[in-house]
Amino acid sequence: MVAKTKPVKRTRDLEKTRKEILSVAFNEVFRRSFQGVSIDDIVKKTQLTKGALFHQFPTKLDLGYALVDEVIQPMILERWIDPIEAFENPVDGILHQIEELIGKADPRYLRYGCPLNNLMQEMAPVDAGFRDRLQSALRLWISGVEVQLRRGKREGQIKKEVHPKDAAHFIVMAHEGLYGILKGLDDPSAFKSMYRPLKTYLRTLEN
Amino acid sequence: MVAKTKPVKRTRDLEKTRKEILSVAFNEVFRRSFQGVSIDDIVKKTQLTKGALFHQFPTKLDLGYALVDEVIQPMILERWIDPIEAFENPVDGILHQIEELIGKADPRYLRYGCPLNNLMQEMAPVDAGFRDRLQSALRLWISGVEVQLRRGKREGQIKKEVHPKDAAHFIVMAHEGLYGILKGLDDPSAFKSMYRPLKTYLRTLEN
DNA sequence: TTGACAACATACCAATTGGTACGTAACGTA
DNA sequence: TACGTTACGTACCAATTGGTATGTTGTCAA
Repeated sequence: MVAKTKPVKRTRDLEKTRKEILSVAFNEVFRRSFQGVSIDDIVKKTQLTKGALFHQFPTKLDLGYALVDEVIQPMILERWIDPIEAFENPVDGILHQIEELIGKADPRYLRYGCPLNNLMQEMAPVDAGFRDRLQSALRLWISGVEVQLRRGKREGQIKKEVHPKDAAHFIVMAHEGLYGILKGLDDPSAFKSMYRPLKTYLRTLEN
Repeated sequence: MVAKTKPVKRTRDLEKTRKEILSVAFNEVFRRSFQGVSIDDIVKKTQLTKGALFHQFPTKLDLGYALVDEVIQPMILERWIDPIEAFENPVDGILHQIEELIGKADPRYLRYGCPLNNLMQEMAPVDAGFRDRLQSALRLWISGVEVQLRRGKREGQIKKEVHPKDAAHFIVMAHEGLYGILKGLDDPSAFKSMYRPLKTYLRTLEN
């Protein structure tokens, strides 16, 4: 017998329950992919029931969309864009964040890859709603990096010849590539192998 | 009424049938992911029935494993490793293949990403059998590039200071990153944005 | 205090899932 | 040409899927 601790929910807070569902759904989808997770799986890991979930999200797809808009997109800003502003030299910021968030990350966590990349590779060709939302999240990331590089140019940290748009695309590409290879490889030394050439490249952008 | 052209199969050729199933399964999985495709979906697109499929592949997972071993792995060799040998300078070969197979590829095809990367991002954390096979396919790719870079060093095309293992990791990472971003972005100019910096980096490896 | 509405819980459902049991017939061998 | 093997076809199945219809009860305005 499994301990059934379901009817404990007494308080009724729409936003709080929404966040609880999104939190559980994010973790499950992060670990087992969107199509690999069922609504029942998510409900089981919650203190709620199916009724609560479908009250907030009319369909499973709507839940997936909310995952992109309300969890993943803010996470990109918080982890990869905003922290860079604190660095005088954006390249320093980018390298620092990669070291902190990927290099020093728990391998058990890294095995699940990048939340954005996971959903993008799985759902972009399958569903247009996902495609649009994942696309704008990705564009947000790229343009955020581009803005930081422009600032670096303006303030003299980055070379005049650098093409911010190209470099931003390449940098985000490297992030997703890093996550992807580390996910598939299960090799602790792989990060350094990829980080060294990436660092070399990024340093060529500096004055 | 849908035209039912099922009982046309008269010849009995185990290997031929296997290849037909693998071919259909590869295309379906490539377009809609492994978990997004059902056995019935695959059977429908075949001239065969469920009995034939389960005669060859005891489970759906076995079919997926065969996809990695018998379709994707040979494809990596054929597209990304073997062609490079024809070039005196491996960097020329790598750039040429990227231009041909990604730069000049039909956007409608690119939207489905990289077959290896797709399965890796989706199935590596979910199933150990997938993880092992995808890992060896990825290692094959990386070590194949590494071998070519070593040859380039030996024959004087590549700088002495280049670390072949690091560079090989970085190059394959860039491939998967390229595929991944192009899949999510749906922007024709994105390839050039990423290709230019990648080319710049690769040229720094040359003498 | 009360009533009404919204935030949940419960009990269901048709369709789809991977898989199986068993039948049939094409093929090599004797 | 008879025969056994096995490559396939057919008909089914229990479990799971996303989703719904209908309760029940917390919460807040009046």
